[in-house]
Amino acid sequence: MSPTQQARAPVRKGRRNSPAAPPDPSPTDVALARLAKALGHPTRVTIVRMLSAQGVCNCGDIVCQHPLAQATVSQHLKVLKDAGLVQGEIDGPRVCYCIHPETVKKLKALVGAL
Amino acid sequence: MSPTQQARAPVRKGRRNSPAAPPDPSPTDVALARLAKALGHPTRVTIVRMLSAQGVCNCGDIVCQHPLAQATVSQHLKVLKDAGLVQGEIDGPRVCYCIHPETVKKLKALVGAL
DNA sequence: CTGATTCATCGTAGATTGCCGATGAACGAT
DNA sequence: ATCGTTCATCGGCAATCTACGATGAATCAG
Repeated sequence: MSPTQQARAPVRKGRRNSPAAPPDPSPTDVALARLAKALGHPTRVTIVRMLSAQGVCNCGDIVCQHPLAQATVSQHLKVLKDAGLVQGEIDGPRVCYCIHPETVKKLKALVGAL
Repeated sequence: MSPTQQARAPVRKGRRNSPAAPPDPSPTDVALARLAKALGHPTRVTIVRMLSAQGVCNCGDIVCQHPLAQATVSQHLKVLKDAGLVQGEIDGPRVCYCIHPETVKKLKALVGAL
């Protein structure tokens, strides 16, 4: 297409005046990216799968299943929790983690729609 | 302190002698993490969805749809290509990108199995 | 109350990511 | 052969991620 009008957008970067504005990642895309990013580490995938299989685990159980320090596992759990993929419930001195089914369902729907 | 016996695993970090060894992210988990990581950015999700909807796009088309520099879009495409989610075919002076259906299928299966 | 256990958070070092402009390589057209 | 177009790659900078030890908060047992 020869751009007979609008002289020549120099690099079309600032997307200032394009007649058809670039969509800018839709909320749906942002949501999927967010969930995918949370799953974007092998340890976190393993944790999710483990919770999916066993239903409920406390943090110590999860640490035992990984060659990582407790602080590191706790960080990964925080990432998964912030993304809404897992939820933690305080149970005495420990914390019981389990899958957040709705979010996982949403993830499956978003990926399925690709 | 006699280090002859293991007295008490200090932090259970090195996972040295646990009777049931920690699984260490399975290949399946690594594969899913890899794909998820590639999708872990809104721009890349948008690109995948765009290719999914339009079938084939060249790089310029994709750049026009985003408020990003050409170099940046090219980088994102490289990430998606390295993950196997898209494939590019040279067509004269341009490159036609399209979805790699098998990999997307695999992704759906892996996510569905969560 | 004291001490032990469990987990989250802080601070930090090193690697990776995201973005850009600039440059290079490949191709079609003149 | 030379030019313009299209895309990939390089170099660099700021921000984020991953991992760790150390420390703090909460709870239970004695």
